[in-house]
Order: sequence, then C-alpha cells, then structure tokens
Amino acid sequence: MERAGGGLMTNIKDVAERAGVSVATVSRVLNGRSPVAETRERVLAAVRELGYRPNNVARALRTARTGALGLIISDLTNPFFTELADAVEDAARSLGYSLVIGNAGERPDQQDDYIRTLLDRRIDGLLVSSAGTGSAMLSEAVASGTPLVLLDRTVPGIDAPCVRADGHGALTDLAAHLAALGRRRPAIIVAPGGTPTGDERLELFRTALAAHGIALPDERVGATLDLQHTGGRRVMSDLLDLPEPPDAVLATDNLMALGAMDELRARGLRVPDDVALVVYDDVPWFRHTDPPLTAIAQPTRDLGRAAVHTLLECVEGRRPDSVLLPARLVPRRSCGESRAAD
Amino acid sequence: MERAGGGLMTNIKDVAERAGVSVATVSRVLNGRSPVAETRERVLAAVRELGYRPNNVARALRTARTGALGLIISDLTNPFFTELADAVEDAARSLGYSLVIGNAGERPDQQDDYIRTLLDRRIDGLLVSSAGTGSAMLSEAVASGTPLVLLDRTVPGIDAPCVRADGHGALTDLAAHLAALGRRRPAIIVAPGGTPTGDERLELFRTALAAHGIALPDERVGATLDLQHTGGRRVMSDLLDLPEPPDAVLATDNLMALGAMDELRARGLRVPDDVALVVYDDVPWFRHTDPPLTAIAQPTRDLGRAAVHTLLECVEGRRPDSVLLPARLVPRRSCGESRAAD
DNA sequence: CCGTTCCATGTAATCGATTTCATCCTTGGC
DNA sequence: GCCAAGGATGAAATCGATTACATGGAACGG
Repeated sequence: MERAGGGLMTNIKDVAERAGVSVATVSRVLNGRSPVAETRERVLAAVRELGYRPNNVARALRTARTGALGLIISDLTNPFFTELADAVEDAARSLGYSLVIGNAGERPDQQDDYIRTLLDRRIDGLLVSSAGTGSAMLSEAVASGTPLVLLDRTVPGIDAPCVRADGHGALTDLAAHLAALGRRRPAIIVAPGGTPTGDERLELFRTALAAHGIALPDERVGATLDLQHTGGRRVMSDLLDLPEPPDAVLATDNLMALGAMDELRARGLRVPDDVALVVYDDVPWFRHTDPPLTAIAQPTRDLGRAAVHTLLECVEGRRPDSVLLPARLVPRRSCGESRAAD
Repeated sequence: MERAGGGLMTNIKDVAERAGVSVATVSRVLNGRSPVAETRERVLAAVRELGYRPNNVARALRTARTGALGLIISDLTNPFFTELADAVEDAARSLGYSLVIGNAGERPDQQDDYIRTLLDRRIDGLLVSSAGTGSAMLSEAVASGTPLVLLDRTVPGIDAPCVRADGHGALTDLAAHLAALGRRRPAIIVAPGGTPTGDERLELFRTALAAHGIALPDERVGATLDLQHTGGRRVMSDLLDLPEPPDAVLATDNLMALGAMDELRARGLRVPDDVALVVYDDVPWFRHTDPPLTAIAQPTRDLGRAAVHTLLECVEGRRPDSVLLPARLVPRRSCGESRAAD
C-alpha cells in the first residue's frame, strides 16, 4: 500500500544506516538521552542531510501520548466561541500540544460523533463546550479514562472539572446600573429549553434586580428557539408587543443580541432612548455598533488558558478543581449616559 | 508506562479472546471482509459487550492513512476565515475525515511551525490559507509528498492547486455601481506589503473603474500595516486628510472595513452621504450595521467544500486543477440608493 | 592486576492494528 | 471416491517509533 504521492518520507532506520548506528541510538540522540558527543554529531548530521522528521503516529502508538488535545465547540461561527477556540489553540500550542477542533454546531448527535472520533484518535485530553444537556458519549469519555474538562457550560451528570465565567458580580453591577438609570421594566432573552447556563443567568439577574426593588416577571423572560440571530429577533418582537413593553433588555448571547437590535431598528425604536440593550459576551463587533453596546464581558482568553492548564493537570494524573473566573460589566452607551440619570 | 487515568481501553486482542477467535478475524469482521455469519455475530457481540473501539493510532501506522486533514488558517478571529473553517470542517466530516486546525495568526514563522507539526502527525492532506508570501515549510510539504491545496491565497513558488474566489465580475459590477451613483473619487484600502491577493484586487478594481473613465490614483491607494481594524482606521484617516478626499472607499478585508467605519463615525461623517463604503467579504455582521454595508461576497462555504474535494482528489492520486469561484456584488445601502442616481 | 561499576551502544520486545501467507475444511465436478 | 477450488481462519510479518535488557569496553579502586 504505497502512499499516493510517492511519498519519500525517511524513517529512523534510514537515519541509523546513514549514521552507521542502530535505531536505538538515533532515538536516544533525538530524545536527549545518553550518547557521546561524536556519535551524536554523526546522527544529527544524518538527520539534517535526510531531512528526517520522526513519525508522530508511531511514536504515539508506543508512548500512548499523541500530543494532541481535542476541543468540541458548540458553534464555530459564534464569535464568542471563536475567541475561546483561538485562546485554547494558543495555550495548547505554547505548551507543545496541537488542537483537533470539532464543531458540534449546537447538535448533540454531531457532538457525540465527534467525541467518538476524538477518543478513537487517542487524543491526550478533551475540552468540551457542550451542546445540549444529556450526552451519552460524554459519560463514555470519562469512562474511557480520557482526561476531560468542561468549558463554559456545565453538564449535570458529568463528573469533570469545569472552567467557566461567574456572572454574579457583573449581573449585580448591571442591576445597579439599570436601576441608577431609572429603568423599571427589564426583560431577558435566554437560550432555549432551560439550559443550566441560561437558567443561572436568569436567576442571578432576577435576584440582583430584586435588591433594587425591581421585578423580572415571567412574561418578560423570553426563551428563544435557537441560539441564533433569528431567535433573538422573534423574541424581541414578542417582548415589544407586550402591554407593558420592557425599557431594558439583556440578551444572554451575542447572536441573539444581534437579532434583537435588528428588530428594534426595524421598528424605528432607538437605543438607548426607547430601550436599553445589554449583551452577554463582549465580542469586538459590539464596540463598533451605533451606539456601542454595554456588555457583560467574559474573560474569554483567560478561560481558554485556564481550561488548557486544568486539562493538562488531569493529563498528569492530578484531579484539579473547577475554575470560576469573574465576568465584568463593560458600560457603554446602550443603556443611556450615566450622568443623565444623576 | 501506564496511561494516567488508569484507562481501561480494550484492544483487539481482548475482543479476540472473548469471541474465541484470532485478532485477524476480528479485524476482518470490523472491516467487512470474509467471515461467516455465525463467527461475525460472536465477534460483534464481544465488541458490544466490551465497548471496544479500534485504536486509530495503530490503524494509521499500519495503513499510512490517519483520516485527518490539516487546515492552516491565517486568523481564526477573522469572521471570513471562521466561516471558511466552518465550511471546511463540515465538508471534511461529512466525508469521514476530521480536521486539525492550525491558527497561523498572520505570522509566517508560526505557520511554518504548524505545517511541521501537521506533517509529523502524518495528516492525509493539508489545506493552507497562507500568511505572508514565502514559506520554507510549504515547499517542504510538497516535497514530502503530502497532498497540498492552497486556499483563498496563492503562493508564488508553490506548485499546488489553489481554490479561491475570482473578484473580476464583482469588481466590474462595483465600478459600474459606483459610476452610476456619481462617485468620482474612489479609494481602496489594501493589505500590507503587496500580497498577491491585495495586488490583484487593486488592479481589477482600477481597470474596472477605468472603463467608466474614473481614475484610481496612487495617493488614494492606502496600504495598511496590519490586516486589522486599527490599520484600517489609520489608513482611512490618511485618506480623509487628502486635499481631495475620496467619495467612495473599498476596504479589501472585513476587519479593515470595521476600522474605516469607526474613523468615519469619529469624524461625524455619514455613510453613504459623505462617503460610500464597500467591504470585501460579506460577513453576517455587516448586514446589521447602520447602514447595511454593500459587500463583495465570496462564496465562502462553496470555497470550503471545493477545497476539501480538491484535496481529496490529490489524496487519491489525481492532480486536480485549481478552482476559481466567482465572487459577487451585494448592493446594500452604504453607497446610496440606486434610484437616487437614475 | 583483577574485579566491579558505569556508560555507550546494540538487540529485540512492544504498542495495536492490518494484511500476507499458510492451513484446514468444505464443496463440487467428474 | 478423488482431486481441485475456494472460503474461513490463524500465525506471523509489518508499520516506525521507544525502551527494557544484554553486551562489551573503559575507568577505577583496592
């Protein structure tokens, strides 16, 4: 079974022959073990002349370490996850690992498919920003002994460390911010079907508002069908049709916020004059909208870095704790000028 | 060297024992070769009971096929490339391949690093959307016999098929569009240091304008230092400071367009009233800006799909041609209303 | 000067699959 | 009833590395 391109990859045996030593010696030189200066030189010369590069597949088989990490991401076209992936990739590479990306596209079956593939590839560890809640393969992944770390989203039955942002402080600040600006009828747009993340953001927001005597009644809690822009738009439309429409809206995902903005603009409503708008996830684009959007910024790059470090602790046999990094409020102009409320 | 987690991965030998057959038979059953119905059942039962999954590393070593493709992308946080990566990932997965992503971050050295890693991993094929022009590792990649396809960007000395979009038609349409709207002083913002892509877009735009008797003098050709938002903003500022500032600007990359928009807004200039703005790459966000931006849309998903198909042809030993897919103009409101010019 | 130690190196086992080749059994034709 | 053919199966080679173990020579202490 000849390799298609007529590949002329040299192997360790070629190097050994050329240098007049055994393959063991070559291996030792390349891995910085014993050999004496003179032999070492001959081997390195042979390596250079032949352009030899060790076959990682063979090495992985023998050592049971592939040097690759897997990342399952819920949606590659969502800028929040993109930035997360970018950070993870960066951290992984700087530690000598490469990254196999699986895009679950918010579909649990596809996610399972990918987890299976990655396990078959014997990646050294797996990072999962899970789509949906229940996932059969996730339990199988922990059962297989492959180090696993959850990213951004927890999964109820899964016993693995989770790295994510804590919205408590930011949502508390946000409630105060809105209260100070005189907003009395807040609303929230959350992800479909009671995901842990969405539920948590809702509860935190609600109790934070309550501290200022502001209610968040159920009719102003809009659940989208998808996590996309169209879902956000539809829900915003419903909210605006209420007898008492909201004067402030928090969208718990950036794509949904985009849809919400479109609906506001389509109705000729102004931000922040008619409705204040706040978005979860501070993706760069929101700094350039008109007006710039007040956002709850998750420490995306830190999350990515922390996730990789946590995962590598697992790989080395330790059992690290979950990581919670604080999100923070980034006030811009989409809720109104602060001084206008003083 | 025990696997850290105390992994209990079963191997083909376990299955063979349990089914009371040889490993060869197990392998044959799993690969759909000869065995008779009854043996087959016993093997499959054993596989099921043990939860056996073949070790892809071992399989790859033996068959010299890893079932993985590599994708080197210039900038993972650029939405155009994200969509491209998403499309590639989709196409690859649907054909049974998984995707290892390398993020070059527009740095040639990092790109080389990644190509090396991917070659060491013996990926079955490599897609490269190259950062910069000269790349030593790229030649080494072709030399190694690894199938290679260039994506979106050509690279002068490299003899490999290239899949990209052809801006000719779109830029011709754009020139007509601008001429019809009475714009007489166009400008262009291009990538730094005369990249093949930037040069080509500039030349096409210039000749298309010439057909309408409109000149694109060198002082209205702004080259950025980086491909990022800040570069775009700086160049836009320089253009506006010209004695004869442009009345229409084409930004040849979406991040640069974003910077350009910010500069316009900061100066209180209105789009399209004061300056028309056109962006290369129709990323979803530009549909939601105010006003929605006229864009040159590359067939991103088709490019991704075509790239994977072309690459797999190489993998199967053929020598496919380069692919050129037409980009098209998507007129929105950022150049002014069409009827206003009639 | 001999025996122990240690170091560089080679030989061969190993990782977990696929695949060639040999073997055995069944089947069928004459 | 015998021989050829063919199908199912097993034993063993193989992919390309790492590494445990064996070996041989140099250095060194007593």
